[in-house]
Amino acid sequence: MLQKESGGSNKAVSRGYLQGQLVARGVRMTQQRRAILQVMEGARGHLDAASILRIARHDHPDIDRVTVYRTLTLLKRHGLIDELDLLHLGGVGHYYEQRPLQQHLHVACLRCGRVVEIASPLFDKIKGQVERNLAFRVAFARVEIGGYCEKCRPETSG
Amino acid sequence: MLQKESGGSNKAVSRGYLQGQLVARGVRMTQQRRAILQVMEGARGHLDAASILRIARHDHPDIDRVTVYRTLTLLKRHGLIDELDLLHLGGVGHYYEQRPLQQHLHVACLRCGRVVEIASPLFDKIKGQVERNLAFRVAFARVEIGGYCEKCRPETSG
DNA sequence: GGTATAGTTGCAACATGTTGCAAAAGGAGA
DNA sequence: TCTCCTTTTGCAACATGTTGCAACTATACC
Repeated sequence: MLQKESGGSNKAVSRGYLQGQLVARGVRMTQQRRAILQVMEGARGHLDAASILRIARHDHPDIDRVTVYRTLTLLKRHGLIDELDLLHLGGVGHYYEQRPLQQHLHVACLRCGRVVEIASPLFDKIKGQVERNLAFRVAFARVEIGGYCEKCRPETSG
Repeated sequence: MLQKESGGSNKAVSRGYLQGQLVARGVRMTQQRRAILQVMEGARGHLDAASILRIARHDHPDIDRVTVYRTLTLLKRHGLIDELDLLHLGGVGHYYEQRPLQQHLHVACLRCGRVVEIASPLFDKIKGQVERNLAFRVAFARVEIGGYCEKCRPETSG
């Protein structure tokens, strides 16, 4: 279906997945949104709102914090991105990532702060269990695990 | 003044689980902390920081927001409470609950806001899988699921 | 291309959470 | 009970996220 990177080279602006999705759903496209979506598309890893703002301003210097937050809310509402806390390792902020095809869970080291993503069939199993047991329609799920990676494991065994 | 859950009736101050845990670990006990811990002990359901502050002020009117946040951080660090976002249904705030014996996951309805807790053996399975696959020592895990409960399920089937 | 209009933006103000620092209070020992 | 030392508190300032509102702009229609 929709490709993440468009192969076409005849257009100055390659629309990108997120922009395409929003337009297809009748969402109005503005300069500011284009700049923000571009950032989300090009990102690898997890971005916080301040970083998104900073990068988006390369394209559109007058853009405001508020617009970033509102665009992120829009994308969340359409299920196109996921919002993470990453267990608040870095303070109060949140992080955002384009929703992947394969849902994954986030494992964060409490000491070094590294975040690893892994997919697990148990993820879907939990969702299924909730749907059955609670007669609940699951829209999305978030699994975040905190602990210590191999390098950072505390020496104290007790 | 200080009994909230009167276990026995001959003592004015029943220490409560959280306070006992902290004292046992050599943490200094202050008037402010006592007031906050009392609130956490007596709470059913999930409290946000503002509510904790408001209730704690009944006992100790001069207590500050900052002290509430710092005490919550202390309790988190000792693994005595868990911090939840509940998917930010109610805005930016966080929610806190005493860490239960049986870990559970939180299922929140995106329309009516009701939060249901359920325990699942899959919860522990996921933790085990992470420990094995990533050589990771899991300290805690958080599973939050958003969707629609039976009553709030959207009519639109598409 | 021009116009109407509904959705979007930026600003200001607010709400929630964090940090630095001087003053105050808890707890140990005498 | 008094003193000393360390931890904790409250304040102020800052960082992050949300909301109300007037001005602006993307799109539909002509």
